[in-house]
Amino acid sequence: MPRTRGRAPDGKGRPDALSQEVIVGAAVALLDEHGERGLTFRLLAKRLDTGPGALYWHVANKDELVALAADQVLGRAFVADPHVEEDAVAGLRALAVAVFDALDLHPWAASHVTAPATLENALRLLDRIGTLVARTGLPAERHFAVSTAISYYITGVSAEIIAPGLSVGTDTSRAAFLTRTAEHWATLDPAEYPFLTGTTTDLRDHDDRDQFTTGLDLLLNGLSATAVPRPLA
Amino acid sequence: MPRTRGRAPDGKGRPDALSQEVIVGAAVALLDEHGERGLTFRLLAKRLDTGPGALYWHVANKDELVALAADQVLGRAFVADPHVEEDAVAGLRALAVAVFDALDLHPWAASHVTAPATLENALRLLDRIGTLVARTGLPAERHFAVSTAISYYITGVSAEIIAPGLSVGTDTSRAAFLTRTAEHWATLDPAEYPFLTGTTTDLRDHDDRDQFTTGLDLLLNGLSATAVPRPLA
DNA sequence: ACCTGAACACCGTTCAAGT
DNA sequence: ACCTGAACACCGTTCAAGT
Repeated sequence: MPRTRGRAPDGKGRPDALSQEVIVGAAVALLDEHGERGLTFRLLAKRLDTGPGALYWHVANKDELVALAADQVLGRAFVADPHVEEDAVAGLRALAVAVFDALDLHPWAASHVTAPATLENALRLLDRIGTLVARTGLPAERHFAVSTAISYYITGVSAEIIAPGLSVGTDTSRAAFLTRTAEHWATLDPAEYPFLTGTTTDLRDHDDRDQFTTGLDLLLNGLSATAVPRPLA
Repeated sequence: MPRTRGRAPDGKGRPDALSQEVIVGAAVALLDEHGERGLTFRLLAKRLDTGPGALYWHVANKDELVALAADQVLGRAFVADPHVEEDAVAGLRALAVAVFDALDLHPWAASHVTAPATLENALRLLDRIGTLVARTGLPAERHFAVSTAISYYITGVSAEIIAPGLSVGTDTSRAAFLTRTAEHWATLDPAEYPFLTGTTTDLRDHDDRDQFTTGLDLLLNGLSATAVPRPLA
C-alpha cells in the first residue's frame, strides 16, 4: 500500500524521477489527447519511461488518478479568476464562469469534480464560494445550504453541458451532435412533444456558455431576491 | 450491425425470447446490485440464459445499454409526478423532485441522463419542462434557454448529489462518506479555508434532498422574479 | 432474423524480484 | 524507498457458424 505524495523533502533524486505531480500531469495530457478510455497505465508508463507497476507507488488506482487530474484542471480556474471583487454576487458569477471555462477546455474532467470536496482545488472552490456567500447579507444559517447549492450548480451543470454523454466518439463534434439532435426532434410527433418540435432551431443555434450563465443568473437572481441587504456597520 | 428494437410486431416467438426491453430490464437489476462496473455482458448473458454475443443484436454496445437503462429509470419519475398542476412553477418543482427521487433510488443512473435529450424519457422530461415554462408568462424568446437551464439543473445537480464520486467502493455509505469528509475539513487550516473549517457540522447534518430543493427554489425564485405575469386573454 | 460461444485484443492491478 | 515487468483475472466486442 504505497502512500507517498511526491518528491522527498530534500528535493534530490534523479531529475526524471517519478512523483505524483509528474504522473498526474502526464495523465492530463493523455486525457486531453485520447479521453478517459484512452488513458491507460501501460501507455502512461511508456510515456514516463517506466513500467505500469511503478505508477501504483504514487497513485492508488485509476479512479484516484483521474480525480487528481480533474482537480489539477479545476485549479486552472483560479488563475483566471480576478478574485478582487466589489460585489459578492458579481464575484460568484465570475468564479463560476472561470470554472466553466477551465473545464470546457478539458471535457473529460467536468464529471470528475466532486461536490463535497476532498481534493485541494475543489476545497478551495467551495471555500471561496462560501466566503462570497457570507458577504451577500444572507442569514448565517443559510450560508452552507446556499453555498453548496451554487457549488452543485457549477460542477453539475458544467459536467452536463460539457460532457458528451453517450458520445458516439470524440470524432463527432458538439455542433454536429446538436444538429443531429435537432433533426431528431423535428421528426417527433408534435402532439406528443409540443415543446421540442417547436424549438429545434433554438437547439441548433444556442451557445453552451450562454446556457450555463442563463441558469447561473437565474440562481443568483433568486439569491438576491431573498437576500437581506447587509446593514451598515 | 444489428438494428432491431424489440419483439416482432406479431408478438409471437418464444416467450423467453430476447428483446431490447428485457435486456435493459435485466441490466437495471444488475446495475442496482453491482453498480456500473458490475454490469458485464457475460454476467448479463448468463442471467438471460444466452451468450454475450446475442446481446449485441439488440444493443449496440455497453454505453448504449447503460444509457437505455438510465432512461428507463428516469421514466419512473413520471409515474410519481401528479402532472395535474395548478401553478406552472409548482409543477416544475414537483417534476424536478420526482426526477431526483427516481434517480436517488438508482445512483448509477444519475450521471447517464443526458440533457440534450435523444432517448424517450429524457425527451419527455424536457418537453414537460418546456410546456410548463411556457405557462409562466415568460417571453417566448426565453422559453428555450430557461427550459434547458432547469433541465440542466435537474439532471446535473442530481448526478452530483447522488453519484458517489471517487467512491471508495459501494460498501461505504453516504453517511460515512460525509462524516469522513467533515473530519477532513476539520483538520484544514482555518486561515486558508475559513469557510469550510467553520461549517463541518452543517456538512455532517445536512440532507441531500433538501440540498437539491434549496438550489431548485433559488432557481425558481429567480424565474418568478423575472417573469412577467401572463396577461388575461 | 436471431442466437451461440470461442477467440481477439485489450484492460487494471498485483507482486516477487530487483536497486 | 522506489522501480521493474511478467503474470493474473478479468473485460468489451467480433464473427464464423449455426437454427
